Amino acid sequence: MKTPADTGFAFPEWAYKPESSPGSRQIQLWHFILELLRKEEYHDVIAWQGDYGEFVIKDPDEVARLWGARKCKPQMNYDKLSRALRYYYNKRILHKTKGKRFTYKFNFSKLVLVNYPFIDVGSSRGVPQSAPPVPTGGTHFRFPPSTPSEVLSSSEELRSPGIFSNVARRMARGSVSDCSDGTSTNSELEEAVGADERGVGPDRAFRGLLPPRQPHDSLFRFYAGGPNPAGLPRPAPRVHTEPLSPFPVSPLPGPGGLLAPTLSPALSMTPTPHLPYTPSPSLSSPMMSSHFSFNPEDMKHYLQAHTQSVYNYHLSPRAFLHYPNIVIPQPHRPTPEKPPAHHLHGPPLPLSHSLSQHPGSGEDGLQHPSPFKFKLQPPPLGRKQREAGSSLTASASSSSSSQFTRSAQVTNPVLAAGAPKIKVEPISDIESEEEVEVTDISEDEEMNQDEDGDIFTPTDRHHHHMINNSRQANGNGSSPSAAHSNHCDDPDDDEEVFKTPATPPLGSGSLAFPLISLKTEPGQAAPISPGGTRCIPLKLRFKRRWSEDQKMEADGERDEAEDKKVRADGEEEVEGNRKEAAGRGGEVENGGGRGGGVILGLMLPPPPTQRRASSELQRATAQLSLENTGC
DNA sequence: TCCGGAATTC
DNA sequence: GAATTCCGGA
Repeated sequence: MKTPADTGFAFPEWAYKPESSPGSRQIQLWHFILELLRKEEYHDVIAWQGDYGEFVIKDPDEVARLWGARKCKPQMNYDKLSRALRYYYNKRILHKTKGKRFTYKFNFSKLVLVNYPFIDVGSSRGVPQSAPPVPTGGTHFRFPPSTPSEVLSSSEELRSPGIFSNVARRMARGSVSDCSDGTSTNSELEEAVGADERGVGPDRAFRGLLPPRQPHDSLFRFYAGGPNPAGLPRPAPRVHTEPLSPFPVSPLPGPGGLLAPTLSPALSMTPTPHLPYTPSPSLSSPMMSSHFSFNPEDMKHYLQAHTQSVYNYHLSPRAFLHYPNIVIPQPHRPTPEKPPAHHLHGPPLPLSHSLSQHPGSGEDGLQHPSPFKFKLQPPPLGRKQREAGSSLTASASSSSSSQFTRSAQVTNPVLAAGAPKIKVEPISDIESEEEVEVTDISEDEEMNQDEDGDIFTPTDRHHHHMINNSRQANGNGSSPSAAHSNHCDDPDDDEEVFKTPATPPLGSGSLAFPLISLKTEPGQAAPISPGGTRCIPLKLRFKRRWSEDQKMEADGERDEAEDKKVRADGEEEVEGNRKEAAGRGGEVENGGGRGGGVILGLMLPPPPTQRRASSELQRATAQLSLENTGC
């Protein structure tokens, strides 16, 4: 079974395209549909219905007419419109609710509404009357960064609340204004939307656009574990994760409840190598905090710690390299695959991550033609491709693996030789299989099989699943095309899922592991730093990290104390989780269906330690929330 | 009704 | 790239 987080939120490319934002001249159909769904005046035409994310087109002709009007396609009809909708199947944006005519369902689990930063998913405010019943849990989505690239264009922004909030505001506004100034002719809808949104303000613009997920008003925030270099409380960037995940994400409902972003290890959250190297949580331990040196021992410990943390959290090693001081409240999702972890120093989000790639100076469009680093997993193989036969799959797999190997070689020949069973690949669709009325389960499974068969040894597979936790059986991430998206500076980077070796080698071998984890593409020696410097030498990264730690320590002894406390709690937990994970790693694979054991797992209350840590995080978050109230 | 291939348009 | 258009098939 896969949970959105586990499988990694595949942040579809389309979800980040500002030009596709509602109201924009290039509005996409799904945006349009969401707009309609949001407007009460259209509830007779289209409305939420049934399951979460499911909607029914009550008046196909009218919807088509509206769509045609919006696109200046007077000839538009439902047949054509539905064709467009069908294309979304492969993109995993939508799927058909079988048996219910004119009924479709959004794959919100993967729908990262970057273009709908204002959607307040969890809020009861602005909830469409027709909003379908929603599963418990979920997240309260509130005014997250508009786009990955804008939210945090660099690690600097991560530390600048003012900048961040301004950016967010600006983006929010822009998104909305686009709507009104859209060139779209005669858009009655647009008019309505524009007026509406202008009136309420950006942070409310799309609230209620989507069905509510849960009653509580928790915010997605990252708990900044320490003061920033400037001595300012590190702002908790508002990040959105999977606003509409059908999965209960947190057992801590209620205002003030800290909703941990449902980070997916497998997710695109893994920071790209473009950021400065930063140590994993464990590296912040006393041992490393102030006496780090480049001597072999320290290096070893450093890397070991990092590696360990990676394994503990099932996160991509890269995920911890860049935001050592950000403590990400973990969602309390006692899922078998992915034990909740606390005191994680992980990347805020794919967003920030992506941002980091656009350092103020490094506007190099070369590296990222698109400001958006996150891309949706490749669509499931089409019929054609499937028919193409195993040859295709095989080649794809081999391609993928070979690519990985080359990558490994680049970073660390030793590891490459050691054949770490780490596979870097595009994230798979983590769409909640639970929503699966999806039409392509079988094919997904097929793909998964192919992938595993070709790339992983049984042991690897085990871990693969355990770690990625269900890149869902539906792992379309293994599609051939996906396999090719691993580029050091490629936006697709974020799709990668890290597969870790069966056993975390803590010996000398582990030293290399983190390095390998740094995604590097053949031909590209190293990651790119925020400053646009490619592939900073590990040593340099350590050094930077070191300097940063020093600075931060000086700035915030107090915060650190708090942080440590949380960390301590988290560590206990991690240990427990590890055992737990070890015990269940195998059951992940077949848990794809709704109501699977995994789902049950999701419902389980968090362990006591989790709650402790959570309360800590909650306090911290609450404080941060207050500080950022003005944003 | 729904699906999805293919060609075409923007 | 994202539809739009057309169309045969289920």
